[in-house]
Amino acid sequence: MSVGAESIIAVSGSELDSLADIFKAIGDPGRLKIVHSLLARELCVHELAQTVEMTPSAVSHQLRLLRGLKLVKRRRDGQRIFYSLDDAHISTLLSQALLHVREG
Amino acid sequence: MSVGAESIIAVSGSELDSLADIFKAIGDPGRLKIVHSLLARELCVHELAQTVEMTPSAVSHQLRLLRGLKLVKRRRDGQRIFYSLDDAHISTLLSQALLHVREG
DNA sequence: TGAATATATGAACATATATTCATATATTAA
DNA sequence: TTAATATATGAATATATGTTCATATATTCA
Repeated sequence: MSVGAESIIAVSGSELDSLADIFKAIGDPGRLKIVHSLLARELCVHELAQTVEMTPSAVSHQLRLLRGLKLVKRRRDGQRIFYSLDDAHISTLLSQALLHVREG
Repeated sequence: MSVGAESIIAVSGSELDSLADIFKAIGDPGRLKIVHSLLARELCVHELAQTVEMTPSAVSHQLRLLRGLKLVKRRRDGQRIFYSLDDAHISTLLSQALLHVREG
């Protein structure tokens, strides 16, 4: 699904604030690593902690924030809780930003 | 120009850090308002300050940061300095995030 | 039940950061 | 040159925030 550039012009103040919340969320290196790790497949907290080299506690704190913004969702499987992306647009977001980094 | 979702999987650590810098930049409400204001047309510092309801000094500080990330560029016209977006991908970034906000 | 594992959470702390204020620089006009 | 306008910048401050640590909750297995 694509959006014309003109539609971004008409954005309410509260929508802008919501957008800022999302960008701020993936603007933290740790949280961005978490989100990036979940692009490939769902991961439990323990796996995420190892992958992004953070303590399980720190990961859990950040997952809570990401979940509050509905960027990730979770499902329990026994003792473990698996997290996955809850947003079809995130990979596009990352891809577009990557273009800026690589072309700039 | 579009990018397949798979290409975002292979991203180096330093690229992820650069991505985080970009998202953090537009993750601040004030800076996001600035960027959003520049979607329509170029604006001088004075106009931007009025538009986003910040002091010229605060706007100048944030423009400096945005310019460092090559998200905006500037040109002098007499006493005034006009700022404009220096990134073709930003409107796409904002549009995709807006989809999340509106669909979620 | 009790132990072990996995995850969550509140408080505290250390760091990062956005704004303000004072001041500096640059351009234009008188 | 002098005054006025526009923008930039450094220092200081107040606030926000990511991590750590201790602890709590939940599930599984012996």
